[in-house]
Amino acid sequence: MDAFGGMDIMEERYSPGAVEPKWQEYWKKNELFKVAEDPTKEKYYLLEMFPYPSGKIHIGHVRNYTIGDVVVRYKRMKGFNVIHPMGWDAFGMPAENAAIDNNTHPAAWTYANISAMRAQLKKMGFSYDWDREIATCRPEYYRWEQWLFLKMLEKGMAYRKESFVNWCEKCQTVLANEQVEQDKCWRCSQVVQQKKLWQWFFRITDYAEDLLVHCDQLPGWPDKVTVMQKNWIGKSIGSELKFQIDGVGEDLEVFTTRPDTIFGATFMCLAPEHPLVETLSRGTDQQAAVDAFVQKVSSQERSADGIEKYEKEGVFIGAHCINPATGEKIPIYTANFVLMGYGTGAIMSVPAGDQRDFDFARKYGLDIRVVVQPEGQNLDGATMEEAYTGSGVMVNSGQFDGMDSQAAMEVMTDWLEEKGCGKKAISYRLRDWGISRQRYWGTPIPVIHCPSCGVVPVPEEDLPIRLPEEANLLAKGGSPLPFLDYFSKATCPSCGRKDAKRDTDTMDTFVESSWYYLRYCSPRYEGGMFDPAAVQYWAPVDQYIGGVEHAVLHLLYSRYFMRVLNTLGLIDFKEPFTRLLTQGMVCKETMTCPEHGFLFPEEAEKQDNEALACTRCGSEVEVGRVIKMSKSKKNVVDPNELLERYGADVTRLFCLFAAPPERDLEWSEDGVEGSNRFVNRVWRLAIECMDKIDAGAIAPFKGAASDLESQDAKELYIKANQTIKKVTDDIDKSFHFNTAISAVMELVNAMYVVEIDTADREMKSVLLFSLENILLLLSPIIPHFCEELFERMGNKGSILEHAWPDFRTDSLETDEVLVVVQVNGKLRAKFTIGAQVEEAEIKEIAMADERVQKYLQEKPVKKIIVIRKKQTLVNIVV
RNA sequence: GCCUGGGUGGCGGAACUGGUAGACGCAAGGGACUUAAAAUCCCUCGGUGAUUAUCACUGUACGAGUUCAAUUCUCGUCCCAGGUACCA
Repeated sequence: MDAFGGMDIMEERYSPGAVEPKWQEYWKKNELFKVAEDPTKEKYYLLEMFPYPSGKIHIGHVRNYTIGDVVVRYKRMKGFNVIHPMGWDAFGMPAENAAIDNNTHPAAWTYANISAMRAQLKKMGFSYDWDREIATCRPEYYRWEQWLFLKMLEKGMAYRKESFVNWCEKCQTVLANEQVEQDKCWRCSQVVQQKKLWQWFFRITDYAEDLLVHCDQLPGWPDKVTVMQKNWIGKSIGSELKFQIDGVGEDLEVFTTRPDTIFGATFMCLAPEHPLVETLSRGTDQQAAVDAFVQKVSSQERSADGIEKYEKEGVFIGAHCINPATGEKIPIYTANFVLMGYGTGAIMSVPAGDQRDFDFARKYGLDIRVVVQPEGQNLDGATMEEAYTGSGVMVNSGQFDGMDSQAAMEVMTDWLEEKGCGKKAISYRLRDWGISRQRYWGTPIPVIHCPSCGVVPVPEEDLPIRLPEEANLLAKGGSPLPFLDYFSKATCPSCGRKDAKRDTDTMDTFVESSWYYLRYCSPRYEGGMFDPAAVQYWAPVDQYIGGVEHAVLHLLYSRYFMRVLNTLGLIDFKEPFTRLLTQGMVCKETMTCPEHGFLFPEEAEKQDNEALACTRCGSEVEVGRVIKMSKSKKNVVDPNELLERYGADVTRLFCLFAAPPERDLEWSEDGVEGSNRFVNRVWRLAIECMDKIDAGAIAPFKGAASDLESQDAKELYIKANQTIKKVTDDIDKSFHFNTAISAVMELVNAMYVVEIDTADREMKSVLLFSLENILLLLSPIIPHFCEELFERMGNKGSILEHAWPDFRTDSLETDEVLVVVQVNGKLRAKFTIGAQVEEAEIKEIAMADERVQKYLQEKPVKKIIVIRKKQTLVNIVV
């Protein structure tokens, strides 16, 4: 209320501060988002990737969850029983980093963040069933993950092997790849070493073929994601070949996709971790060189990304093997570009046919022998400049000379098999999933190590193995678990020995996110991971929405987990997510000060000359590239500020309007202002309509366009029907909310042209129809706003319980169509004509057009093409 | 490096299976209303040129090609982003 008469002034603008809490309260009080299994209704499970509780909701979350909320509200109005849960991916490294940096505890930090973020999400008006909320760091959740681990262990789906971790000697701790910066520890700059540890793995490779095959049976997924997954699995068909080691009664096994090039194999390469590297070099004069090389490589990153950073190098290990095709003795090397985890950890090197081998051979002066000659060329190993990897004619290959290399592949594989030194083989790039983390803030692995019995699973009735939440992290980031006697000391469940030791590693946090969506179906269930009846009804997820950065790992692990549960007989499906939408990132320009580096938006002040200056030192601020929003670059927008200034609906509207969901979104302050303007434009339109149209006497028009007498009313009515169709298609088929909103804007613009004061009864009735539908169509996008106006129009209850509008197919088109005329593909004339006019007549009118005539002149007409689709086009070719 | 996307006005984007390039919005400029400002409403708005109410040429990262017709399809090049197995 204010001095100018209160209500009237207030009515001129949408007031989110009053309206939004009112409807959030209404939804809560009437339990509109609470759902239960209902066999009489078709279910719809919509899920957005749950957030890591980093502290505050960021704009990326707002965007992700707004997209989901629109679809949920739309599907509800379409009559589905929609489940829409939310929870927290609450274990993970940032909690440990924050604990060290801010001298707090990971648990305290995490729980505080969860409360803060939950409050923010509630203010956004999202339609979550909060009764289903879960946090993965709660023992009620992770106990079932431990239970599953035991089942997998029992079935041989989980196993232990030695593998490498990044180790910082100074901090005495394991580092994530992200914590290694240029081979050095991010905290202390010590050079990172590779350390071998016994770790747990899940046998995802057992399902490699099944995961691969089903990539083609996910029509609801973007192709780019299934293609990335296929490439990640990386099936290759080739041969496993045995090379006899010279002077030793043992074979060296290699995997190759090019058995046809075996005559060109002039040396061998082993991964530095390959057991034969040490065995074979022992006692030779190469031993010292090999040891030094292996030591050197141990400080190099062994990730695929890392491996590319180093120059390809290697060292002769002092042993030879026999090429079974040529019978020649060839040297064995160990090289840093050979991965132990792929194939057999050893390769036969054919420098003429592989670029890496070629570079290596040139560097160490090894033989390059051409065995596949490209058509019409004559390559020479001594002079060629790069490897030839294509197919061609076989040369230098004994009895196979002159054959086509493609054909030789088959024949030579058989020949090698007959000789007993090879067989056909399939290899996958996919490796087993290492889940052991030498970290504190994660799910404890439920096994006990006994000096007598070895690895002993924790008995089921002892679950959960609780993470001691009161424990403090070590100063340099290490896990305290191995040093907590009360946690790590255990009695062997098998033999009763008192000096057994609990496993003090925790699980990769991707394990939690691989099955959380099943837990949502029965979040408080105590009899297992989930209530089978609930999962039977709700699962699988019908629509999953999240960032494209998860395209491979999270989504592949989830698909794997469903296969595990399926094999264990716990569920009857294999694919967790029927449809997938991968949204783009939210970006913003960065600002840098020469003195202070990256600046927050509020640290740059606009000066008189329009330039920006640093508020601290006055230096000129440089506006940099538009990149993904991140705290470290300080190019962030705080959703809280937006909520305060514009409210939830305007924030939601802008997120949807600025770009289609799958594209990156560039944040613009002015754009938000524009969304605010649109919302108020609709508000004024609605208030004016209600004010000037007697709703008691005039009802919204429901007939066919042809029943309307005035041309203006007819056109507006058709526009309204087209809008309903467009918005429905955009939401339902493509999730292109930006164009849906544009369509509504067009309708609103068309309504603004109408003079309501002088409008007749017919027009008023069409205006009411249009207005009512605008509110229904926008209600999933700006729900509080639409609820309020819908109520003011005299409707009872929530707009959510109203059905989604239908359009009339008989009222989508006017009876005039536009014809565009081209001469040689260039636009020369346009005219409108009755929709029923025959093609021959259209041609005639087009040819007769003055402007067309100008271009035709005396030239002979070769062809006239008439296209009658949405618009009519005539192209005259001369 | 490898895998996957993307590149359209001053800006975000639109153009559905090849058929009017620039819908809708932002910014900018002009006008109306107002004592004034804000708000609101209306108009103009890719570039170049001219005989400027009109018209021509040109234009979707760059270079070729297919086609009556290419932002859309094919090949090559450049730039940007995401993933690359311990960030989630």
